[in-house]
Amino acid sequence: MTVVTRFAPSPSGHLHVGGARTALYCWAYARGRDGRFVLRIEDTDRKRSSDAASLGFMRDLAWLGIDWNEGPTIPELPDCGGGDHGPYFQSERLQIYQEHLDRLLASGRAYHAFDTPEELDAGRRAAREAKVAYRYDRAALKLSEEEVAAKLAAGEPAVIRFRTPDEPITIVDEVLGEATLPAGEIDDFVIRKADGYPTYHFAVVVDDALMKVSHVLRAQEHFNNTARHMVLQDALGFERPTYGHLSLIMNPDGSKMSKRDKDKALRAAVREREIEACPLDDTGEPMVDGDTWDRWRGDKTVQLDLDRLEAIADALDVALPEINVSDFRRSGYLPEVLCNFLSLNGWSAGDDLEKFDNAFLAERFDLDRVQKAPAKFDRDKLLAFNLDAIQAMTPEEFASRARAHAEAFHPEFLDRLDGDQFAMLCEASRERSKTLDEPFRTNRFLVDADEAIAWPVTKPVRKAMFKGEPAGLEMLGRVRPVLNEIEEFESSALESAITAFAEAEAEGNLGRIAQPLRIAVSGGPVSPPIFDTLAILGRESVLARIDRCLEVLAAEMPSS
RNA sequence: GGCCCCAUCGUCUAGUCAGGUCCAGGACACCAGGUUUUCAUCCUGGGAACAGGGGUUCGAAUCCCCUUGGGGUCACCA
Repeated sequence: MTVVTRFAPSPSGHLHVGGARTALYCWAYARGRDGRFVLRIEDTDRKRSSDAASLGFMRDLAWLGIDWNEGPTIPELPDCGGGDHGPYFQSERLQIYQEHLDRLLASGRAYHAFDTPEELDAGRRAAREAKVAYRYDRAALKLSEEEVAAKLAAGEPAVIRFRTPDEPITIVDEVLGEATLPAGEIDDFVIRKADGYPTYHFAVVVDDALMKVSHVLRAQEHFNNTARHMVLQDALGFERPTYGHLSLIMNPDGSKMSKRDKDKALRAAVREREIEACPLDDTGEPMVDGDTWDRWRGDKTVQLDLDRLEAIADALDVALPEINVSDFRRSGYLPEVLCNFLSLNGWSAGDDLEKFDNAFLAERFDLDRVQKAPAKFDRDKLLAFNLDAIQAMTPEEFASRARAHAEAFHPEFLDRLDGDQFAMLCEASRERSKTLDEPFRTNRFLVDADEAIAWPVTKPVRKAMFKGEPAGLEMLGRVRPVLNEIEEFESSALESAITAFAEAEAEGNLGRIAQPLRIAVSGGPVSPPIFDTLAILGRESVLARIDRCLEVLAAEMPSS
């Protein structure tokens, strides 16, 4: 039997790390067994689904190196998708669902129900107060055939519910083992909504059967749903796939990793800094209207639109936690490292093996080594893995990947630096970069205008510039002519000239020259190696910055 | 709250299914030294766990029970 797995995202929002791990496991399981991996878009919620989100999911998967044998096709990914079991958007399969629905209706295994949302809510509230689990009361079953026909004819809104057999259901799961749900635990759930779309439960069962899915690997939140899917499979005469439920990925504090964490982080920062008003955008308008802002600030269940949220965080210089695959990409993580690390959250290869690629994962992945307990996502370890991968790169590979990253996220570096300068930056940054983003994020001074550099007098600046005999600022003035007169303004020439200067003027203590220079050209005490930094900047900028620095800091210099 | 599931260092985990080779191994983090023009690396060393309580057994991290703790679920969302 051919192994067929599928990843079936709902196209709302973005692919997050939990979903990415599920997709990766599904992909690996099929790949390692010469099977097929299917991508199916579950867009039966018309309000929440969007084409943009579907596209985003596909791009994120492709970026991770997860390709699908069957599923939607987009021009930019000609090697993914296609297949004989389409369409792969559920919204295009309505006719198929209806046929199977009719079978259930005809056999009496499903029935129309006309309960209003208000009535159902009242029932749920009552159950909550009575501290029991809510179960649908089958009110609609009391209606006679004529009454049902009349209501339907009158166009009353109706859902279709599945008549769940009143008996215990045993779920067989390759990860968690067997579990039996007592009779009555699963109620008569809705299988077609009033808008005519199938619910998740119905569509997933029909599609998995028709697409010949043999193994369903999905998040543990679906565990109880499996019982629903099993009774549906029985009623429809479908074979059951093998199930495996994956534990969730949690935050370090044990809370569930969620998009809301971004709102949470920003809200916390806003509170801590006692920011009252919403920041303004370029046009001087608040980034969100005052009403929304106030509601968001006061109510932790309110979420801001992601684009706005990120714009505000950017304006306030608040780092938002990475949740989605695209967040990790923007932060400069390598896709192969993300996959590697993600696969380690919930699975292990054994033999103390933890650095491997997707091909190895496909070869070795199996359900018997999948962890049952939830894992907390440790960004520190991910970062360490990313560092290791970057350190293992050739300079050429790093440069080309850094360039691609800059094209996507820091185009100003490509505008301001020529090819040689950019190459120098990469070379100077590689061994101190943990991410592809670091060369740019930490070196903005390279692309700032000379006049834009400022020198806040922090402790390290005070130490390097004002302390010592002679003070760093004086050293800076003395080394300036060396830079002005040097013939070739490039790294090795600068190194010999400045080292010689240090020998002559600072007892060979290079730091006493390098730090003042670093501060003068960058505005702070941190930069790539000083000779590279100077070379990238070029003589003109370096001298201009030194001159302004001498002027500005001389005014701040303590008199004694 | 009902139902279901789970439980090894701070974190991810190896070892659990076939009880002894485990006074529990690796990685990240942490701590202490060292290298270094800043930062980041890098090197050396160190501390750190079988949730608790009962069984079964010659012997239990491994099997059973209880307690505690954690997770999932209880939608016309998926």
